[in-house]
Amino acid sequence: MPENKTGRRDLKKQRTRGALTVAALRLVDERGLDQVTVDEIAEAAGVSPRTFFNYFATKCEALVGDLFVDDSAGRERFLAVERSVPTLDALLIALTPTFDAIQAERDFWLLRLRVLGDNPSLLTDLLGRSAATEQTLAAAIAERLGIAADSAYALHTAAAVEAAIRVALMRWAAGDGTRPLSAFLHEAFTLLTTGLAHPYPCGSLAFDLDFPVADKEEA
Amino acid sequence: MPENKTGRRDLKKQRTRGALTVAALRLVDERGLDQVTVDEIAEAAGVSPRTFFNYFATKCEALVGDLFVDDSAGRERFLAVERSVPTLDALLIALTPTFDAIQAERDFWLLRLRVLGDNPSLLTDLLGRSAATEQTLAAAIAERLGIAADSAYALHTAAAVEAAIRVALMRWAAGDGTRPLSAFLHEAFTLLTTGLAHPYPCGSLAFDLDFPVADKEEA
DNA sequence: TGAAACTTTGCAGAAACTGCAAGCTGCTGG
DNA sequence: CCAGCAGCTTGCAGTTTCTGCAAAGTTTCA
Repeated sequence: MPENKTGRRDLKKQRTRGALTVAALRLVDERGLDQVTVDEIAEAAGVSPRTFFNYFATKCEALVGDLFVDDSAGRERFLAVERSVPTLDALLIALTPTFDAIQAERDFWLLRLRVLGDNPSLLTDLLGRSAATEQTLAAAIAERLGIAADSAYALHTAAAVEAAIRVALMRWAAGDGTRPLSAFLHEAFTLLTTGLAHPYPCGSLAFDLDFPVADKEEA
Repeated sequence: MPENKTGRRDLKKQRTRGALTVAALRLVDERGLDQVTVDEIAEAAGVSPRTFFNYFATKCEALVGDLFVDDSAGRERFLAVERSVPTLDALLIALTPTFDAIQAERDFWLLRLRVLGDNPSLLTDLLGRSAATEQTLAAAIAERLGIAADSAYALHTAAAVEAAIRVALMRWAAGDGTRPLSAFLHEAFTLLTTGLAHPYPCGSLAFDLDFPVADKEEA
């Protein structure tokens, strides 16, 4: 993403990477994860098998992709949100453009998420990548609050947010597409904000009732 | 764990599995993940390489282990807790014996968690296994509340709890060992219960002050 | 145009993993 | 007690993943 190099060389690289990802997703979607070899993916993308490994360390990496790893723009936005805004609200605000981008490429992401859902062993990789994101996230949260990166609050918030986003994405992908991703995300963040202690399974009430938000935030 | 088969045959299997796990952990702890081959692990455990794969599908599986997967006893305890107790409290109560067992085998778990910490690529597998647990957990939560297993509350709570436990474990392992696992877990659950909206960055109140491990309770 | 920098590719090889068939060992019924 | 069954272990052959290296091709820039 941070690549603005518009030279012919880098453009070609981006194309190749994209071709590999799409080829991998399509083949695995059709046949299942272990009915597809790297050789076939490479052939479908029009490069040599060896080249595949110049782009991705493993077969799974091409399927799972970067997700949010290295969303440095998101990090900047997060740190730019006014300090008085609570952490979770700030995160939701900062990540909205990222999620909008996902919503915009809905078909691609639904394919990707369907493949992930159909091949549980890929969840392994998805979550593994999340672990990397989690570190970054914890560091950002800590930096914004001026607390230690390994403090309980930073670590737990990062992990919880990561998990919440993942669940929201999967629910979005499992739905019929009429409900936008942002709705799932808002629901997820609301649950985290108000605490998971009280389920309101009947969808009724209370989420916003008492919570003393302190600031009619927006930004 | 649920194996009560005390026959000589099953005993031998448990020994073999344990020997493979310990051998794998020790070797990887010494040399690093990719400086250890399955052949070496098998040899250290005194079995043939082929046998290794009768117990574990992958090298990583031997290292990461079951964690909480198939903690069916925990599930029973959880469902047995009186309905009036909030979900998170019930979970904490139900899982306490599980965590006590971990605390009791502290050295083994610290080795395992250290290995996980030292080899980030293993986090991938750890989290992947968590995904399986998460399904089970969501189902149990839903069952207890009489709501759908794919409801937002069940899915998000399961994911958040899973993440919280993982972070608590890692923090416990990173510590100097004076603070018990239960303290980290109580802290984690408190964060989830009260909502992550309000950080107490200055360490001011509530959390660390007393937190005298109120784990007098029994399940 | 020509050299530097980078990318692609083939090749050789280590290691991970699987299916199969044979051998060994604990278990069970007569 | 001991056949015979069942389940575990093992060797072997084979596929696939993934890596290092060096040659060959392509883009960039002076």
